[in-house]
Parts: sequence; C-alpha cells; structure tokens
Amino acid sequence: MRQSQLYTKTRKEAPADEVSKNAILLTRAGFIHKEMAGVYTFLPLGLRVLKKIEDIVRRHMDAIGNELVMPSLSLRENWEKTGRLETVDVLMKTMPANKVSEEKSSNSYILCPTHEELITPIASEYARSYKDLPIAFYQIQTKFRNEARAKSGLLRGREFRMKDLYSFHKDEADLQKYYEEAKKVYMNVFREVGLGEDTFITLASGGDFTKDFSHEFQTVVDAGEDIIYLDRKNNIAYNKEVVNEENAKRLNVDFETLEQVKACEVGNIFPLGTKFSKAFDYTYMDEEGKKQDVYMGCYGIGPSRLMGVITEKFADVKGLVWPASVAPFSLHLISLAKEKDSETAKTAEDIYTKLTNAGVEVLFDDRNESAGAKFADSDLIGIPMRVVVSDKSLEKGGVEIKERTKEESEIISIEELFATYKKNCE
RNA sequence: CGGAGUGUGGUGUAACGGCUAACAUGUCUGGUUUGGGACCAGAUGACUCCGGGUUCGAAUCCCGGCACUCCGACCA
Repeated sequence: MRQSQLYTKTRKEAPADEVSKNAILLTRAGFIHKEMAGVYTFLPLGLRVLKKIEDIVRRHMDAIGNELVMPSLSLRENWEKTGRLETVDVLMKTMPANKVSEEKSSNSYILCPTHEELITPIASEYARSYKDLPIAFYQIQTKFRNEARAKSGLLRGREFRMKDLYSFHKDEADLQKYYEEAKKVYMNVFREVGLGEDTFITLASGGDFTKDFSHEFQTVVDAGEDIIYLDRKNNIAYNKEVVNEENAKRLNVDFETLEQVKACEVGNIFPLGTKFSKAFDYTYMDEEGKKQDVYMGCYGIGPSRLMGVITEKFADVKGLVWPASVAPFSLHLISLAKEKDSETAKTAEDIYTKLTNAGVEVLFDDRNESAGAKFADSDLIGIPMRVVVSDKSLEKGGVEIKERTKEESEIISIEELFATYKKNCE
C-alpha cells in the first residue's frame, strides 16, 4: 500500500485524554481513534493488526471448534433464565430512541457481554444425542460490557473484540480432556503472536460456576491490572485472588517464595459444568436411551486487548514495535528520491511493484516529505523491517535495510532484497 | 459505584474578572529544500462542553448537568 493513499496520518502530540502507552502510541500512529471511554475505532492500520491477530486465533481455534457468528443483541428472557439479568452488572441494554423510558419499552434487548445464553439453546437444538457430543462452537465478535471504569486504552474497554468458544460434553471426564487440549491450543496462540515467553497459565477463581479453579492466561506486563504469583520453575502462576492459606495447603505451594508480578489477562478458560445446560433444560440421550446432563466449558481470548498488550510489551520510546506475525505490513519501503522522475524514484517504484506482486505486504512511503519526517513516522508505525531507497543507497550499491528493533542498518543489493523476501518471488 | 482532577480552533497549550481569546502544530497557496519530525511568505480555522446564575463586564467566580482522566471498589 502507498502511504500517500493511507487516509490516516501520524501525530506528534499525544492526545491529552490518554495516559496509557498503548492508547497514546496507537492514536499517534493512526491505528485507532477514540469514540468515548473504552470505545475505539480501528483505523485501516489498526484493523490490519487486529485482523492478523484474529486470523491467528481463528486458525488455532479451527482445530478444536466450529466457527459461527451469533448476534450481539439478545432477548432479556435468556438472561432471566440463567439468573444473570440481575447478577451481572455489566449488562448493557438497548432502548429504542423513540421510547422515553425502559419501562415503557417492551422491546429492550441485552447487548451481549458473553454468549452462554445464546449458544446453549443453539447447541441443544442440534446436539441431543450422545452421538453428537462432544461439540464446540466459537466466534470472533464484538462484545459489550458496561465497565464501571474503562481504562488503559485497548486493555479494558466497554466495547471490544472477543473470541469466545463453548464446548459441550457428555460427561465431566470428556470436558476435562477437551479443557486440557484447549490449554495447549491457547498457549500456541500466545506463542504465535509473540507473547509466548511472558504468558503463563494462571490458577484463578472459578467464580460462581465451580469450586474448582479456572485458568487464566496472564501476560507479564507493567500495564497489567492483575497481580500474579509466578512460579517460573514449574511454569505456572497463581492469581492474587486465590492466594490464601487454604489454597496453599490444597495446592501444596508456598506462595511466599514466589515472584509477584503485574500481568494482564489475555485469555481465560472455565469449566462451566452443568450450570447453563440446566438453566436451558439441555440434556442428551445416552446409549441406553436415558437423559443425561450436558457438561460445558467456555474459553475466551480478547484480540483487541491482545493488540493492546502487544503494544505495551514491545513499544519503545520511538514508537510501536510489532512482532512479524501481527505487523500491519512486513516491510516499510521508503523512497528518498529528490525528483519524481529520477532513477531513484523509479527504482523505488519498481521494488514496490515487484515485492507487492510477489505477495510481500509492503507499505511504500511515496510521500513528498523530508527524510526526517519519514524516518520518524516509520519508527512510530513500527513495521519490523525498513528499506530505504535513496541516491546515497544506490551509490553504495543497493538499498539500506534496517530492523525496527536495531540501531544499525546495512546496504544490500536489490537482488539480495528480492531473495530475502522471495517466498513467491521469481 | 465512591473520591479527586480536567474541559479553550482538527491536535497540543496560553490568557489578572477588563481591548478584536494568544502561541505552536495541522490544513491550504506560492517559493525553497530533501539521510532523523527543514525554511520563508501568505491564508484558513473557536458561540472557550451544555444549561442557569453573580457582575457594568465571565474562558476566568458560583450552581446543575454531561464528558474525559486518575485513585479505589468492581470485573463470567
């Protein structure tokens, strides 16, 4: 893509109403635009990153579930059935604009913060026999939560992207087996987006659903809101909320010896048991024609939050730094040609065309800006590799190539550049 | 949901209760320039968040609302 055609611009000044690193940098670089507290537009550059993350998540989830998309609007009665209409205080309700109050409005709906209330009836319609189980559905979709205090840019929003997966099983053992498999798949996701080394499976409270623990995936990062007790040796962590004497005995862990770190929850999995299947009267017929309870699990990852965490984790003083797997482009090509029709300009155009045709995702800075402005923008946007074409570089025999995370650059020949990004290059 | 703070051109800031609300940046014109956010000239752009009040006079003081930020509570 040509940068002259990119309809967003970078900004020198940080927005006055943002404090968090991810919100400041993503706004300055033109990846997101704030609509209100905790609600952001993903601009073209930001959407590219979000899509990359979601595609990675999708690819891994396809191995353990079937993708669908449920609506964001849901009937209140579904929430009444599970008792969550009253207990979940982040529920957002819609109200037709021509109605003066919710009481006068018969048609007010819930904007879903999660989808157990929708997926359970769906599953119960299609999986009524032991032959149909286990079954798992997932979706990647926008969620709504009326956070009392939205904050920290993409880390805690009122509207955000979520991948939610739900599994249905004929007994607890089968759920357990699947649950363990999901853990592995989750770690693969975090490894692929570049957070593998800093993300730990963390025991957390199971909430209302179960006396057992749920499992969070916590990424160690300063901007994180959670405190976890990290056991690096055993590659496991404990959320502060479960750190107490009782659990110390139960788990045979001495919490005192563990490292306390700030972390951000990038994923969470819950064994739901029969709570939702019972609420919706969902049973299946076993081999002997007897009705049996269905066991459920749910599994979440927030791609938009993940984008925020990746930003926080890797950005430096100059700007964003994207891991290759989620970068909006893989290469930032910068032309420093003085004249439009110069050899240098033509060479840059040629490189852009060839690499793009070969399937390389190139952002081509073809603007008429000063070298300094282009470099500053390039650092801010954070594409992993920068390639400069200039009179100087051509004199030295090619193009200057520099990794975003490195200070030093080197000159390589144009042939060498093509060879490096070969893949489908001829 | 409790506590604190803030609200001024697109963006970032300034302005004692007192002149036509200032500066930077951005944007547009023209010129010049091109290896780390260049320079010159001109132009553009604000009912100072909304509603009330005090005052001869309010961006400035008071009351109410809304929004945003921070701390805490909360967070399937």
